[in-house]
Amino acid sequence: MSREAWDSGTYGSESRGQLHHRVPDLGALELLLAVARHGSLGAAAREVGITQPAASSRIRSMERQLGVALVDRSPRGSRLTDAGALVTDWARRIVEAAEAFDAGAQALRGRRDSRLRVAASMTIAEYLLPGWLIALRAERPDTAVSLQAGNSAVVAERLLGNEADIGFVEGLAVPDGLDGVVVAHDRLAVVAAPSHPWARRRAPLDPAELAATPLVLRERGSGTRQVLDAALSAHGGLAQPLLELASTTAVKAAAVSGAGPAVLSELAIAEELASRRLVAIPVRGVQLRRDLRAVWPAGHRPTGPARGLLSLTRAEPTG
Amino acid sequence: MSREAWDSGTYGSESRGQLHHRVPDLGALELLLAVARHGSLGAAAREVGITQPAASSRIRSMERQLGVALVDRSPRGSRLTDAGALVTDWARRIVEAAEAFDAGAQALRGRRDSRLRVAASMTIAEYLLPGWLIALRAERPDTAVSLQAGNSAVVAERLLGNEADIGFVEGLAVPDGLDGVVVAHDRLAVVAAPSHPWARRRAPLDPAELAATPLVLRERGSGTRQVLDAALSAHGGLAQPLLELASTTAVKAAAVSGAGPAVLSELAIAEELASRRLVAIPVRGVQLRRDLRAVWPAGHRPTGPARGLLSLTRAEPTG
DNA sequence: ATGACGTCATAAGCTGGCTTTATGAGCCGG
DNA sequence: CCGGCTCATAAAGCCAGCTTATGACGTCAT
Repeated sequence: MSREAWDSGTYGSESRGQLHHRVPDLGALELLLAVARHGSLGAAAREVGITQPAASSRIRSMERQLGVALVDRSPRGSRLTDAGALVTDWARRIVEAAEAFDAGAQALRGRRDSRLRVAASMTIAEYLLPGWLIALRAERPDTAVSLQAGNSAVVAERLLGNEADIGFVEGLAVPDGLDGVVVAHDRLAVVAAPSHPWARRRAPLDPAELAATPLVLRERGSGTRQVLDAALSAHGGLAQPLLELASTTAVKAAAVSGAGPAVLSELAIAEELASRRLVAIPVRGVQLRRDLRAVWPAGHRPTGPARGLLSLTRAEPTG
Repeated sequence: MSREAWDSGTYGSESRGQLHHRVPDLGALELLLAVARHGSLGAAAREVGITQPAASSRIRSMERQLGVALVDRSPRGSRLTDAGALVTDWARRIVEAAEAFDAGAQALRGRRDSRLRVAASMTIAEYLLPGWLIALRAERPDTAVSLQAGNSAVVAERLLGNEADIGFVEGLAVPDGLDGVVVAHDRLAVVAAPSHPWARRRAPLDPAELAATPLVLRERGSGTRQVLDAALSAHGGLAQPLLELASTTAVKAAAVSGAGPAVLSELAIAEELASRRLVAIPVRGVQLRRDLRAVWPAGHRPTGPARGLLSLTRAEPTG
């Protein structure tokens, strides 16, 4: 087959939506990663449980779809091309996100009969728990996990009613009747699009200035909004919001598109900061840090799988 | 349909590999996001270009696959359940990774006839460019982009031979014959698994101690290895590596699994830090920061799409 | 009340992609 | 020069998901 047969195409036209028409499916991406690992189509095929011709055809159609040669085939095996190595790394990102999805979904599905029942706040369940569960699975592959997401009160209720083995909450204090240990910190970051004037500042932002500026925020009552309110109450209180949106992602999208500065959990914006779609604005003299704690019924230190999960989240799980 | 009909299953058994058997495909995830946005199966179906029954069936089989109810159907529309909201957020992560994949792949496919030709170093092409291209596409949807990845010399050669319109390099200086501007910083971070003793340190690491410790590293000759070598030469030079691995990802995996401390670009580990699969170890008194620069032929300030891309990466593109 | 419009669900039939099996061709080392 | 590996090609089957057509249910306005 000649490379010239591929349609080069431009990408301006019809580039919106329909992602799955232009991105290979997960099975194909896993296969590609397996090829990268093994240096052989056949071996990769064996790993993912299909036959060699199927793998050959699948890689080939992926190359046709992307318009790029991904592997150099030789009678002695297959190596990634330069472009293939790049594509493989992007593919790995997708697969990792899929692993996190899977870990979360598996936990969510668990029923009462599961062995480890976790109750966690939204932020933790959403951003941190999937990663922890991937690690836990590596360590104790036979642990069945179930997950219940809710606010601190819900978490406490579950734990005290023996409906959960361990909980994770975000907040200023440990709820009554529970013991806990800080496992991470959720710092709220002031962010703006790189084009925003604040992105050019050298000096840290003044709390009063932050308080006086209309921001893109979650609706009143959300966890991050509460923390922000509390932190800025001493500096005149929060100004009227520029936009009030219902989800973290909506806030993120508004900030990225330049609507205005926003305040978001660092956990939610690691990716955007790394790729400079958002810029963090330093703020001085205001405590935007929130403790994330593992919690359990007072006196009942976690044992078994719960302890395993706890030790993954913290080096010294001394409660 | 009764919820009880779903097989609850445990996830310890057969949890390895075969991700695509347990994670819905991209089309289904996009559909779910559309449902979340519109609050209606029919509207979501219209958005993704399928019929309403197809959407209904697809969501239903996704719920069966995950074992969790995702949407509350009512004659007045469909809202996400609590679990559905969580799943949707995890799904969004996958879709975002897929968008980055797509942006990169589209650029890679471009041929000589493309309108904006970018030459970039591996790290930048891999971690930053996809995000920038997503933003660029939002701003100038009809720009066709092509991407060539290579080291600084390759980038310079492309630019000077008028085979690229703009380049991105990482390194200490701007190559001869080029002008450039710093667009970001790539800080090398010392990282270890949370279980590693270093993760418990309060005091920053001493450069000499870092230099004396066997680390998990990329092979000699890689960009990050060079920077590390240079930075530590004043402190006795790098110790014999604990492991020398061929790819960033392999290094990451080794570090996460506790093989030992590693040194990696911050860009590569944002996710692992956020989920605490890795912990960054502060180091004092050593410069592990590397400038990432946009570059162009001396005197020929970028214009048109190249300038558009440049302004996305930096607030003040004054070269 | 009742008809119009919205929602989602069900059923039947088709289509196309991916799979498997079977085979062939190229390269290498004993 | 044969046996081992590699990947490619061809033919046939299966299954998932699509579409079209229809129905049931709830809300709202007349």
